[in-house]
Amino acid sequence: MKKTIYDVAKAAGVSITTVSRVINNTGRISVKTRQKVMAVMKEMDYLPNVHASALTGKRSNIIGLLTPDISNPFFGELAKSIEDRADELGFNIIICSTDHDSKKESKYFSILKQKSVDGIIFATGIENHDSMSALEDIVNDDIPLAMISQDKPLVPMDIVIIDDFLGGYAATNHLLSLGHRKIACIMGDGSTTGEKDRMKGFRQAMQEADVPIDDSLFVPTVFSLKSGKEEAGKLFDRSMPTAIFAFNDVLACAAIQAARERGIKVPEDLSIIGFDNTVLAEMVDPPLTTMSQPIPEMGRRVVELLVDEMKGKKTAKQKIMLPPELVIRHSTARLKDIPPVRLS
Amino acid sequence: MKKTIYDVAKAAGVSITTVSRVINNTGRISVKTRQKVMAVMKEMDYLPNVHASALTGKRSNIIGLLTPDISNPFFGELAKSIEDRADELGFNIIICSTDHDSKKESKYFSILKQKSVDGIIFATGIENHDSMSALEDIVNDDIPLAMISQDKPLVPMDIVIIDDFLGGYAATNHLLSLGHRKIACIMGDGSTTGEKDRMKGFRQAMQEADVPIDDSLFVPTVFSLKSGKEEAGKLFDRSMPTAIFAFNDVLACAAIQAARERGIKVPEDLSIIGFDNTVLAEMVDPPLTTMSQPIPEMGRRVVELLVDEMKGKKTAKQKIMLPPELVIRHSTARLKDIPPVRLS
DNA sequence: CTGTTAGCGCTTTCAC
DNA sequence: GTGAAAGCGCTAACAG
Repeated sequence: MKKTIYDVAKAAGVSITTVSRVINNTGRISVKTRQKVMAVMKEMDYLPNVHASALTGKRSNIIGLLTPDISNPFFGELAKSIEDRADELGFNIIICSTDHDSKKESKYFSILKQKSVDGIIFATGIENHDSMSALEDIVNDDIPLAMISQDKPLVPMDIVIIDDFLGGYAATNHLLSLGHRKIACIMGDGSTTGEKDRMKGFRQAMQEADVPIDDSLFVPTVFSLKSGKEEAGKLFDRSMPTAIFAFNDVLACAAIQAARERGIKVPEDLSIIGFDNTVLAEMVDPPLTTMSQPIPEMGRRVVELLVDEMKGKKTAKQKIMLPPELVIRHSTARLKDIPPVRLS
Repeated sequence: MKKTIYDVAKAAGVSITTVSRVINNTGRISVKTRQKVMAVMKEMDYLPNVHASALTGKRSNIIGLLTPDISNPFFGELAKSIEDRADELGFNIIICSTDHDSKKESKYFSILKQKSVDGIIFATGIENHDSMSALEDIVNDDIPLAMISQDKPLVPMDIVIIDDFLGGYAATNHLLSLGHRKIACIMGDGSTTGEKDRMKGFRQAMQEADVPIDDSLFVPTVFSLKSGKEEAGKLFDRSMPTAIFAFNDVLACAAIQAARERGIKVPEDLSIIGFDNTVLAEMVDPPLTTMSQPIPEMGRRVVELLVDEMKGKKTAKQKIMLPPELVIRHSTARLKDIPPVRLS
C-alpha cells in the first residue's frame, strides 16, 4: 500500500536514480523528465521514507528538545515558539520532559542519538556529572547542539540567553526606586547560571544603592507553586520584608498567595516582582510586575542557530544575549511611609 | 565513529544475527552467548539504529501528538502526562502544534506518516474536509490512532474523553443551587462535540430547575484571554448576569478580569465557574471554582489505548469516558438576596 | 543454538 | 542526461 520510489519510477517510466535526483535536486535532468516525475509524485501522493533516507546519511529533519517541564507555562510557551519556527524550516520536534531528573536527561540523550536527530536543543540544566559526560558524547558525535536560557561558560556552544544580570539588576532597581530596602529573593536552588546572574544583578543594584544585604532574605526553594508558597510563608513569619524579588512568575504567584493567607496586602503592604512574563502574570490578581523574557524571539533564534549549524553555515559558535524588559503592572508600589505616630 | 551491529558482532565473536537476536529477545540463544553479547554492547555503548530497524518493519517508537497549542496550560499539562506515560512505555513524542489551522493539520498528517510514527494521538478537532480526508487516509494506512478530549461519533476510534454532558450539567447545577437564575455561558465557537455536550448539560439542568433559557446569554468567542475578556465585557454592558459558566479556565479568568475592570466583584456580585482545573485555577484571585478534568489520567489512558492497539492486543475500539469533578473554590457564591428596603 | 543471505527504501558512485 | 549496482544498519526467513 505504501508508495516507494520504485512505484514512482515505474509510473514515470524512468529509473529510481532519476526520481531520487529530482527529489533532491541533484545532477542534471532534462526539464521534461523532471516535470514528468514531479507530476507523478504529486499524483501518487508520494513522500520519501524518512528512515530510508536517514539511513543513507541524509537528515531526519527531527530536532530533539530537552525541557524540564512543558506544563510550566514558561517552557510551554518556549516549546511552542520553537515548534513554530522549526516547522517553518521543515523540522519536527521530539519533546523530552526531563523533570530535572539527571537520569532521564542522560537517558534521553542516548535515545535522541539513537533516533539520529539532526540536532538537540537544551532548555534544561546539565549540572550533574552523568548528563555532563553524555553532553560531551554528543559534542564528540558532532551532533549540533544549542542551549536556550542556560549558559555554559566552559564549553563553546550555540546559546540563546537573556541578560540575567541585567534582569536581576533592573528588577531590584525598580523595587529600590519605589523606596524598598528590605528586599527578599525567592529563587530555585541557585545552581543555574541564570539564577546566579540574577543574584549578581541584585547584589550590584543593592550595593550601588548602599543598602546592606541581609543573607537571611535569600529564600531557596523549588520552582513550584507549592514549595514557593511554603517557603514564602516561613519567610513572612520569620522576618517580613517590604518587597520580594521572585525569580519566576510561578514563585511570585506563590508569594502572593502566601501573603493573602496572612492578610498581607499586595502591593500595599508588600511589593512583589516576578520574572518571565508568562500568561500567569496577566492572569493573577494583582497583575504581576515582572521582568519579561522575549520568549517567542528566543525560541526562534535557537532554532535558527541550530539549523545554521546543521547546514554548516556557521563557523564559530555564537552566544546571543537578549535583553529582558521591565513590565510594570500592579504588584509593586511605593513603600508606604510608616507614620511615626498613629493619629488613630 | 558510529557503532553498528557488525562492530558488536565482531567484538563478541558471533554473527550479526546472533546480536540481533539478543537485542530483540527472539529465537533461542545460549545463556553464555547472550551474556557475552550483552556485555560487549554495554561496553561499546551500542544502541541499534532506529532508522535501520524501522526500515525493516519494526517500530520507530515514535508517537505523533497533534495539539492545537501547547502554550495553553490545558494542552501543556495534557502533553506532559502523555509524554510521561509514553516514556515509561518506551516511546517518544513528536509534538505538532496545529493552531487550529486545518492546513497545518493535514500537513502534519502526511509528515507523521512519512516519518512512519507508530501511532498518532489527536488532541485537536478535525472538523473540516481536508483533515477529515487525511484522517481517513491514516485509518486506511492502518496507522493506530487515538483521540483525546474530542469525540468523533461517526467513526469507530479509540477515544478518551470526559463526560462533557455531565460536566455542563454539574457546573450549571452548582450555580443553580446557589440561587442563580440568570446564568451566561462563555464558550468557544461551539463546534466541537465537547462544547456541544456541555451546552446540552447546561440546558438539561436549567430545564430541570424550570429556569427559562435566554439565548442572548450564550456568548461565543475564541478560547483566548483577549477575546474572552472583550466578549465578557460586551455581555456585562449589555445584560448583566449573576453567574457565568465559562467553558474553560482561561475564559473564566477573562471574565474575572472584565468584571474587575468594571468594578464588579467576584463572587459577591458575580459568580464564575470555569472548566479544566488547570494551574490557572489556583493561581487567580479569587481561586476558581471549576469542573476538573483528570488530565494526568486522561493522558495516561490514551497512550495505553494507543499502545495496546499498536501491539494488536485489542480487538475492538474503545471509548473511555472519565467523569469530571466539581472543585469548589472561591469564585462562586450564594446569590445575594436583594434587600427590599435599604435600612442604610 | 548459530550463521548466510536477501531485502527494507533510498542515495550515490560509476558507467553509458 | 540517465541507469545499474553497491551499500546504509538492521531483521527475518532459511539453512545448518
